[in-house]
Amino acid sequence: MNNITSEQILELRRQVLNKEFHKMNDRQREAVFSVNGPLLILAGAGSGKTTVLVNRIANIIKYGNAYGSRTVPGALSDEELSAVREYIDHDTALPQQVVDRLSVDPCLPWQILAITFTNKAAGELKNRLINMLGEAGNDIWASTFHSTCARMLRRDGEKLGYSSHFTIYDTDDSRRMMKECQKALDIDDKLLSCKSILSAISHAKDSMVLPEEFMKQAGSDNRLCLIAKAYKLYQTRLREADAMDFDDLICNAVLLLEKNQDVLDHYQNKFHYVMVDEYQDTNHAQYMLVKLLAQKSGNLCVVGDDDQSIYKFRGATIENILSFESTFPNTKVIRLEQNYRSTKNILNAANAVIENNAQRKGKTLWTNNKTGEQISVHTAFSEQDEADFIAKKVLSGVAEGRKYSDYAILYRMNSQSNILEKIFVKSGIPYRIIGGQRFYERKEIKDMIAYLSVINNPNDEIRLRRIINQPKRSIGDKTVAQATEIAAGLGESVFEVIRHADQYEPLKRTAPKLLQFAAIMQELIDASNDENTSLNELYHLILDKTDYIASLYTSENDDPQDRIDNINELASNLIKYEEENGKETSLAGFLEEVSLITDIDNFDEHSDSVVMMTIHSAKGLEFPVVFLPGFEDGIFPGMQAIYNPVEIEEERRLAYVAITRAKEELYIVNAESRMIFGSTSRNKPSRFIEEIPEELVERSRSREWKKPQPGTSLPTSAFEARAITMESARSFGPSSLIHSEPPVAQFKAGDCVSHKTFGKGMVLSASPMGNDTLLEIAFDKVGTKKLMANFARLQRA
DNA sequence: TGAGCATAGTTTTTT
DNA sequence: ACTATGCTCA
Repeated sequence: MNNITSEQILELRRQVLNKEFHKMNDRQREAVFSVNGPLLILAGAGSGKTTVLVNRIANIIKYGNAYGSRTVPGALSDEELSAVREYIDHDTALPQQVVDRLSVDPCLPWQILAITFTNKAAGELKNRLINMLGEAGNDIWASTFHSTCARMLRRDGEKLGYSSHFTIYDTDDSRRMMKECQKALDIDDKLLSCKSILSAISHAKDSMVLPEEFMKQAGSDNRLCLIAKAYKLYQTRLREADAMDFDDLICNAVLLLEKNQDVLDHYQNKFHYVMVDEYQDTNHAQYMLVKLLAQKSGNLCVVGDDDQSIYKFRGATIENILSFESTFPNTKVIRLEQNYRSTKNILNAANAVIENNAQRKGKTLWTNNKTGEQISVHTAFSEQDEADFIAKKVLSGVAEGRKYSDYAILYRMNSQSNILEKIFVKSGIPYRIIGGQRFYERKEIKDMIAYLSVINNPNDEIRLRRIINQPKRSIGDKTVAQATEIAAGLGESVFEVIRHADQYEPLKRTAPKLLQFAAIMQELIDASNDENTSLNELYHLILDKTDYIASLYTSENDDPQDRIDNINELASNLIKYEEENGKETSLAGFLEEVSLITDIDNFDEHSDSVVMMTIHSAKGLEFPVVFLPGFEDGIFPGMQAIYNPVEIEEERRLAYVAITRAKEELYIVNAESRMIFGSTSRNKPSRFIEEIPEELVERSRSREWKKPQPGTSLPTSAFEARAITMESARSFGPSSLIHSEPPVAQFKAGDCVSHKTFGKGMVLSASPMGNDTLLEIAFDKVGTKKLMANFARLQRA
């Protein structure tokens, strides 16, 4: 034995920990070592918050709260001591046994809960944890709010009256359900739309207001009373259908914990540490959930950036993060202000813009990165010209060695993608659009999911209705309404009624059709219960029995091939799911995964194409070059925000998010006039542009207004491939990647050419543009023209 | 029951 | 401009 003091051992331990996490900056390391008690990490854009989260979890699992602890580890043997010194001085591996020695109150992987908002973020977290901790990383609960809650509710939902295989309704299902309720309550959709009712309900659920409470709060307000009634009926119907909507997942999970001490105990004892990412986006219900789970251990760490709160319209309350310190006494606050992503210019611009907001914690990002280019503010004369400008910048950038995937175009609203898409197709620039029409929102996909859902849960009335006449089976609304009524009268499920349709007088006429449908469904249900039928086989059985694909040919006048492709795509998703989950597969499991999935999850960053998406979807992503089109008052900030200071702040945060996505170059573009909602309007440049200090900006504008001329603009005629290309870019998965062939440079500067109408001339410059080459040619007779090589039919001269 | 026409409303949407 | 929705009529 050696004779080092316990003080020295504590010091050694600190050195080991500093060494282990040496890659991080001081602030980050402080966050990693602040293990116990409430912790608020204010993490600016690009400040490495995921890294901090991952390392903090790793630290907790390996060393517990060793860094700050005064607990003296037992004496170290000489051997262990030298291992420690070797590690500190020479970076040799530290044996597990020594790690264990140095740790204080470490915890097991499954005692840690890390909650994110997106599947993508959860997946990334999980991946990085597994990279760092090996298989142990797998046991950490790292998942989204919704799937965490779903998991809890599958386990104990019975206590609230749900079965373990309840269905999760998406917005479309909810809407159908609400329409039903409106009908039953005789609420005219024109006076009170299902949309507004649902949004009121959603807000109620976000703030944990149950139907009874809502009714009370409504008082004598007529409108609110109607909504309260609809809310109540809607919940009853959901319960009957054994279904929950997205908000219910959170809300019910909270109720479950509040009402069942044993369940609460279970989770409070299980989770020693709770961490929440993107805390600025949480709503009240989510706050409740987190609070309940972390109450006992007190070890709650939230990470967020109040400046990036852009989901108020969905119920996120920025107050959660602003008041965290007062809600959780003795909170430690750590600011991560060093940015590793952007150039100084970009960061300074972002800082300058966000400074105009009053409601914020206050934080100034800085960076050691280089100053970089000035920010380009370009004024185009139309939205056409704006798209042209962007396409040209991309092409010239690619000609100089950038990849297409270095570029992102972020806009305020999805409709802005249309012109960009057209121009990009014309110029042969490969691109992908994220968002807009989503894969799982396509009609045919929703139909197939509905079939699977009904097989999984025949009580799922909304989805049963969706497919009962899809493909057409001559079962109309009237019949369905009858059956529903009978079912309600008998207290049975609609499916039961349909199955015995011949026994009910009102259904006599359509009974054969109903029975036939029920028989098909029964057959499919039997097949799904059969161990030997794989999900993929079941899926094909559905297509087979329902003749769904054939029905596409007859019922649709547009090309059904797209839809068939989508159906096949879903089949491959099923197969993928089966492969990934081995023997753990179940129909319910697949449906759960599907119901919680979104498009952004499928954003494949390895494909070489320009990516376009809304600023909202871009949160959390980064790109070397970012274009921000439509920076105009009325678009960004939007019309409705202009006279509302609170809304303006939200829009400004959105602008902040947009600017901070850029790593190296940032182009802000506005157009003097643009077509919007069918009419042309002239918008002032966005006020956010004026908020960027002039010295950071380099302004440019397109030449004076002229009708775009062939030769100066990109070719206007459509290529054959256009429709196909546009469609496949919109679709889904890696199969939709477009690779354009490298441009063939037929002509180079200095070549002498002759043109049919312009006569002889000399090529001044040749710049590749997608599939084509833009040539600048000095003609002897007509002066200098710009022409596309493929277009101009030039002859060598 | 389904086709065809008129009408309204179009911000964002991690789940 | 565009499209999703609802309503009417055959």
